[in-house]
Amino acid sequence: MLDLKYVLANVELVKQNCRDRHVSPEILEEVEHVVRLDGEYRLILKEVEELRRRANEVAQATGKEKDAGKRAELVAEGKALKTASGDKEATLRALEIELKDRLGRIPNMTHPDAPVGSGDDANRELRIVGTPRKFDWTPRDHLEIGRDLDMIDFEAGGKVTGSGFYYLKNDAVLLDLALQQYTMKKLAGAGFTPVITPDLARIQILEGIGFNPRGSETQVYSVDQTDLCLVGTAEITLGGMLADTVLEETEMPKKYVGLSHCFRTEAGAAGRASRGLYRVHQFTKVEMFAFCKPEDSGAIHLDFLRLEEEIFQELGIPYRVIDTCTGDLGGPAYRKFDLEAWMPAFFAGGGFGEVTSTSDCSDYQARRLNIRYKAEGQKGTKFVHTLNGTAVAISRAIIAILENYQREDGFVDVPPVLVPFLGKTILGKK
RNA sequence: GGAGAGAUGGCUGAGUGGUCGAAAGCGACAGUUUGCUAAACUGUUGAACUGGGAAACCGGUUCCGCGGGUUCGAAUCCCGCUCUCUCCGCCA
Repeated sequence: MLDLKYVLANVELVKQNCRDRHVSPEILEEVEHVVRLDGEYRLILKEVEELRRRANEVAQATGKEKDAGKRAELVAEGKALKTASGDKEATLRALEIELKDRLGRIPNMTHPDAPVGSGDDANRELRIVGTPRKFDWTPRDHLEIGRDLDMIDFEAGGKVTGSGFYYLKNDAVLLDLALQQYTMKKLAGAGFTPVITPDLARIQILEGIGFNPRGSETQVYSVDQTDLCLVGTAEITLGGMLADTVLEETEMPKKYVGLSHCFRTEAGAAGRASRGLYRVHQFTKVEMFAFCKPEDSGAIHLDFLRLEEEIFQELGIPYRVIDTCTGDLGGPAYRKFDLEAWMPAFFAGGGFGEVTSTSDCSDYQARRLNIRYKAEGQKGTKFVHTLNGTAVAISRAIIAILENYQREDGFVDVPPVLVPFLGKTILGKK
C-alpha cells in the first residue's frame, strides 16, 4: 500500500507509474477514486468530530450537574447528538473501507533505474555468468533423467493429488535435502536467522504482503471454512512474522532465511513451460527476507542478488541476471532482479529459465502489515523497508542440476558443493 | 474437543458507570549533586489522525485484546470472537 498522503500530493506521478507498470485501466482509475474518496472522507470526518466533541462535552457536564432539571436538559441534548451522528458515522466507516481497498490496489512506485516496458523484450539482461557446457550427446531433460533414475514420479503425483504434483524418490530426496541444508548453512553463516515457517497464513497477512487471495485468477489455495491460505512463498510468513511490531533502529537490519513449502494454483499459466518440475503446484523453497531502514534497502537488495549469484556459482550452474521491467514487477516490488539458470534440455536447444528472484518492496508491505521502527533520538515511528529473495527454489534447482550435471552413462554428477550434504558423488548409482 | 482463569501504557500492575489517556512501581530521558560511575533528589516520559502557528507550542478526534450492543456518558455492564495460561480428553 502506498502512503495516502504521497498519492494525494503526486497524483500525476502515481498515474504515470501505473501506466509504466501496465496495470489494468481499472487500477489506473483507482487513483482518481482515491482522491475523490479522500475529499469526501475529510469533509464528513470534520462533521463527525465536531458532533463527537460536543457529545463528549455534554456527557462530562451531565456527570457534574447536580440540578435535576438542568441534568435532564443535558441528557436530552446528548440523545439528540447521538441521533444526529449515527448516519454520518456509518458513512464515514464505509468511506474509509472503500478508500483503503482502492488504495491497496495501486502498485508500488518504481526504482528510477528499472527498465520501462512490458514483456521479455523490455527486461534488461545485466550479465551472463558461466559457460553452458557442451555435450557430446543430445542432453536429456530432467523428466527423462528423473524417470530413468527413478527419482521423480509424476504419475503417482497425478493420481494421488492431481496434475502438477509429483513424488521425489531415492536420490532426488537426498538432493532436495542437501540443497536445503547447503543453503540454510550458507545463509545462517551470512548473518541470517534461520526459520522454518508455517505453510499456511491468514488472508490478512497475504493481503499485507500484496497477494490477492480472493480474486478469480488468484495463485493461492484457500482452505475452506477458514480464513487460511496455503502460502505461495515463505515471503508471506516471514514478512507477517513481524506484523504490528515496532523495531528498534539498532536491531536492524533483521535478516531471516526461511524454509517453507510453497503452493501455487498456477491459474492461467497452462501451456508453455509447464512440463516436468518447472511449473508445479507444490515445491520447497529457501527464502531470504529482510526488514531494514529505508536508506539501507538498496544496498541490501544488491546483497541479496549477490548471495543468489554466489549460490548458483557454487552450484556450478550458468545463469544470467535480469533487471525486471516495470510491466513485470507485480504490485509490491519497487525493483526486482531475476536469476535465470541455464537449462540445456528443458528448453529446446538450451535456454534460461527463472530460478530466483529478489525484490525491494520499499515500505509498500510494511505499511499494510504495520511494521515500523523507532529512530534513535527522534519522535514517532517510521515504516521499515522489506526485501525478499529466493535463495533456492528446490524444484527448479533440481532441473538445473540434473540437466547440467548429467553424464553420458545416464547418471548425474553431484555438484561438489553438495557432496558433503548428500554423502555421495553420483546420483542414481546404487 | 470439555472446564476454568486471564488480556490495561516500554514492563509490572491498580482501576466495577461520569472528574480516567488511565494510580503506583520499574525502566527510559533530562536536570541537581559528583573527580568519574553509582546512589539520592527533582522533573519529563504512549500512539495514530487532525485544526491553528514560522517555530516553541496550543486545540480536537480516536485508541485499555478484536468486533458489536446498552447508556446522555463504558477500561468498567451485556453479546460474539481471537489469543494466552491451567486442568481433562485426544494425538505425531
